[in-house]
Amino acid sequence: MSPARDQRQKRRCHPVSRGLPGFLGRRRIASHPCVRAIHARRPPCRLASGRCSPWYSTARQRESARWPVRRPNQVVPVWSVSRFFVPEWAGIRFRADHSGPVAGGEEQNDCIGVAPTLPRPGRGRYNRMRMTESPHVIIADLSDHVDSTVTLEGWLQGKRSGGKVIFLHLRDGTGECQCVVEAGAPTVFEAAGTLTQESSLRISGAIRADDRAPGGFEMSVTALEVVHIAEEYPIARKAHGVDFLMSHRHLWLRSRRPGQILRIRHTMIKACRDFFDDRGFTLIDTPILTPGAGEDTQTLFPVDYFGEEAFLAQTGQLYLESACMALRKVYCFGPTFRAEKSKTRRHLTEFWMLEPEIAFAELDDVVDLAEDMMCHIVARVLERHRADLENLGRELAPLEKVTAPFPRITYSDAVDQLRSPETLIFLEEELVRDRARLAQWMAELKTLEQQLEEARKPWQQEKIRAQMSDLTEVIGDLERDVENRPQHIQLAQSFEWGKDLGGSDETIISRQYERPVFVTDYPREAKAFYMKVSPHDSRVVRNVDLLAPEGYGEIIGGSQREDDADMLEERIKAFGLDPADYGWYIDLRRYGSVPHGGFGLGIERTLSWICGLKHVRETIPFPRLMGRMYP
RNA sequence: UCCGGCGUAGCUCAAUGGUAGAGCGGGUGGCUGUUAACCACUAGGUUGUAGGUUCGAGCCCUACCGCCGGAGCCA
Repeated sequence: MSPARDQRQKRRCHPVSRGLPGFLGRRRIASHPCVRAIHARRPPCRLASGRCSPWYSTARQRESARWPVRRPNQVVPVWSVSRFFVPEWAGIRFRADHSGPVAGGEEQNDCIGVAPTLPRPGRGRYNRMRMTESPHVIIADLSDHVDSTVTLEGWLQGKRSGGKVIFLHLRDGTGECQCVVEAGAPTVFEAAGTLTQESSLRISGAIRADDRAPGGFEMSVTALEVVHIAEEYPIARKAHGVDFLMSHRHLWLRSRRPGQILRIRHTMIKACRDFFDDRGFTLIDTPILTPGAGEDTQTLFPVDYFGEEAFLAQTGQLYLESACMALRKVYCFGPTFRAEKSKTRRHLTEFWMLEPEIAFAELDDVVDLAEDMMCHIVARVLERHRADLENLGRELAPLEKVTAPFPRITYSDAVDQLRSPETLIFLEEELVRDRARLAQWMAELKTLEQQLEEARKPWQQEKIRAQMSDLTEVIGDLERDVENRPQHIQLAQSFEWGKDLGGSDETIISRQYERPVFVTDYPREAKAFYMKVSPHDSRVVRNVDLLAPEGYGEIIGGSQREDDADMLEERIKAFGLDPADYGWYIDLRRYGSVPHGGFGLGIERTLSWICGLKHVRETIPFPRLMGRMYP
């Protein structure tokens, strides 16, 4: 490309930033309905009725608009606006006779080339947002742009080439799109050939529906701008070990699976917050740095606080109780820190917890709240992420059963159940079923072995080996499980009232129900000092745990709190703590004490269950585990 | 803290105590419809570290380091 032509293009692309009259009219640009509609392209807008282009939806939402902005490639009647008031990156071109703008790029190919270096960082928004003449769209909205020419921005996920054709697999954070470059356009073809995995680019061309393309749409590329050529990318398009991937978590996030999980995480958290916001709760941010309260400091992370010892918060609950006496219904949502030396698939040292707390409430109210909330978030995730869940290999049927009412049993019921002959029969039958399943999987493994022998191509063998190693792992898990089962059954049958429920006991109980199950009224010794001693049975406290189905264990822990000052003080002493450390907390029971309670929901464990994951570390962008702080 | 498993090429994994290999990824060349494309060629190694046994150790023994899983504890 000649320097002179390059200059001409710059001029065409940046009319505003170069100080032309449009720049002076910036405010007018911003308020112009036409431009507001254009701005609306980020973030993408979707109407509840389905996918729609931001261009289109904005116009529809403003029915009385005097400035209807329709789809690209349509002539838009705009009269009293000067050509300089609309930035050209918006994709709106003006007719030479100033009769009005023409949306969309009719002359697509005259402004695009291969940028030899990174784009110069610009000062204004018009400089930063470039600048090709076709409208910039996101892949998620492609179905609205079939047969029109658009520009996509993204990263190269993969590349395949025939001699005279290159397939670029583009990812833009909203979806994936195959882009076809043909040798007919030599500059673009050559540039496409240099692209490495994860190189960033802007790419323009016509969108076509094509059954051969993954996702159903593909782009016939007419222009390509290389933003950055990536160095050799460590995460190849093949199976990797989890440890390797975790060490490259900062890059792994770009892959499909982490992306899906993190989007579900977002939906779930938003659903939680919407749930409480819609019910009149106030968000209270509780402190993360907390004084050493004489509590068991073994599971707390110490911090040097100007020479004094402080700790990272394990819960916001005590502070939340204070706020709940002020605002009645409150919740907090934030990170909590536990220095437990647990290296299991259910543990993180830093995880996120959602804790509501309500005044004038007894245990039943807390349980009702938890039940409503769980139904709400599971329904929301199912509504928005069916495809994602299926891609993750999650069976949907168990999630669809998550509807109120959940079974509610007391700890004593649970103990009886664990020891009952019915449970023994149930467990033994289950053991038989699992053994059968094991045999079935072994047979599958045999089949795969045969396929491996028959497979000629090395990569097919590789694929089959990967499947086999997956299956071997699953079989190993089940084998261990089946092996331990008799011991678990033994443990359950000889369970003594008074102990806390162990992991295997929880699993046994939750397996007997299709829905999450509430277990209430645990022995007081097994639970925290702040839980209210039951008025009906002084051996137990008014607490509740929610056990997720399918063996995922406890995802909610909550209680009605002790509201009597003397009783609370007594309990603090009984736990070997110093009431002086809890002065302000006991105060809450001195000034208008009311029955109140709440619970804590572990975001990662819940998400792990909803997504059907084996390990919680996949549910958080950058997991903190015992022995892992990087990246 | 305790118990078990694993450390081999950038990645995933092979290799009876006897010449360290394959696939993917990288590089070069070929191919106009690929779906983790394919075909050919090519570069790539102090087998986690330190000792020991042996004519000979990736393989056996000891210690250490790292990772994974489980128990306890927890959401």
